[in-house]
Amino acid sequence: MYSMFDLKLIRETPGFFDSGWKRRGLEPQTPKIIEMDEKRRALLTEAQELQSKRNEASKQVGILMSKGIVGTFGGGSVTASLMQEVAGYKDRIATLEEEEKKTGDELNDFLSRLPNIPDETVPDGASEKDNKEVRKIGAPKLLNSAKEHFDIGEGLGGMDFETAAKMSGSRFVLLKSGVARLERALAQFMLDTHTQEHGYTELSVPLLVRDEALYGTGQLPKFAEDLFKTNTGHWLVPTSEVSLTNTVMDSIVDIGDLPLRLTSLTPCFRSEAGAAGKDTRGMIRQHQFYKVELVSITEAEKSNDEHERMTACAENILKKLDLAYRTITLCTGDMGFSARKTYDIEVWLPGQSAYREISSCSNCGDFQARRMMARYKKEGDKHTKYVHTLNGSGVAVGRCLIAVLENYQQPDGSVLIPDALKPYMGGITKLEPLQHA
RNA sequence: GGACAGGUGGCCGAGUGGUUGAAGGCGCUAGUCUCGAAAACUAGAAUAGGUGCAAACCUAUCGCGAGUUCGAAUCUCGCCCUGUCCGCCA
Repeated sequence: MYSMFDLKLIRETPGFFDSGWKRRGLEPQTPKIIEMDEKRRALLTEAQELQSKRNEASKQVGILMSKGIVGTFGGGSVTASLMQEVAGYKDRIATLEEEEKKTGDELNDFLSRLPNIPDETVPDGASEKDNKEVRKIGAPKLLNSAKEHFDIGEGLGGMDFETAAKMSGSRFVLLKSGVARLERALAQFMLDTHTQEHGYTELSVPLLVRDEALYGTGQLPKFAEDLFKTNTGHWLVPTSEVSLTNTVMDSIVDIGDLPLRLTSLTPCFRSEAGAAGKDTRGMIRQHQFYKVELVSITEAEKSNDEHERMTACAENILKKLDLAYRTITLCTGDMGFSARKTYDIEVWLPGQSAYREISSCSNCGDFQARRMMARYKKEGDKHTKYVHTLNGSGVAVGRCLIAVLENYQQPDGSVLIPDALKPYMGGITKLEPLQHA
């Protein structure tokens, strides 16, 4: 409890935390934290002193009674007076404990809404404009009269927004025949690559999770409005990062099992509250989309290396598909709540003449591990340590489908199948447009 | 959904109102032995928090939360979870 940030460390080096939060645009938080923490500890100490007295007296009662010296109330015996002494502490202890708990809950709630401290290598900045490009791979395709994915998809008779809207409203799509198959092929290709070449273990995971899980990965308590909730109190996962990372919830992982590298293909559900009017056309921003997720659980000292490795695994998917992309480091103002450092991979979309996000790889450090009590113990070490958690898209299937359609579109409206996907397409090498009369 | 049975330390498992943080085993750490290892033996070791320079001491924790009691792992109530059987079902 009260562990989502190291309170001892906050007490000792409040400046470190405040400057970290300042880089995220927050006011100094430690004065309030320290005030609540001090109040709580004072109450705790007082309660513990009384408890100690109570326990001592109770123990004496036990000793006396075991010797057969049973006291009678009001009789003035030693036992009876001890019993009364203990009873006298009761109310006072209860009051103190109640206040201590209340203060602790307040502190806990306050802390649970504060974002992770950015890594020192993360560039400062207020918005995406301040993100820093790390590398640019492949030449962006410049096509004459390049079409956007929804025009291509509809031209192929494989993408139907209208029908999807009838049953589900906006931000849903219905894929058909060759395009549906292409989506499936992409997902299989990604999973196979990560499991067979990158050493990830494939998991098939729950998509409905409880509060605790989302609290652990950081979506709750602050971002409930971005999520869908069922009438049973479950939440639909916005990414299988939630399910994969929470596999180590409340556990002490055997160090020999680290690093854990997990992957899964799942639908992701997002309410997209606050994104009204953004990317309304096409399937860039949907309430439901498939994503292959990568999660790594590592020792504290190894998460930075793992972050680079994971990003390379995600990039490898795009390389194999021969898609141009660039990798950027998100600045402090653009990073997610739980992240210490994030690389975004943006794929080139000829139809939009722009790079668009297709993957986001984050090192969360011990931020999520503290929230979900995920630890490991090193041989010889006295204390357990929090694991480090990382997550990344490897990659977003829906957006990758868009990228393939736009990059492999032909002037006649057909779409070639990338070599890497051919083994998954059952002999189909090209998607042909509908013939209009 | 109905009926039972359970949830104890890193793991397994005993305990069923009183000096119990909790037997025993496995695993772990150190030592003895050994050329070395294994085995055996000896010792140590739960987690979190608080006070303290430290040694150390104190408090809490036996699924979670209330309650009974001078005192709860143990009794009562509620909740959550797991297992088994029945019903339903992809």
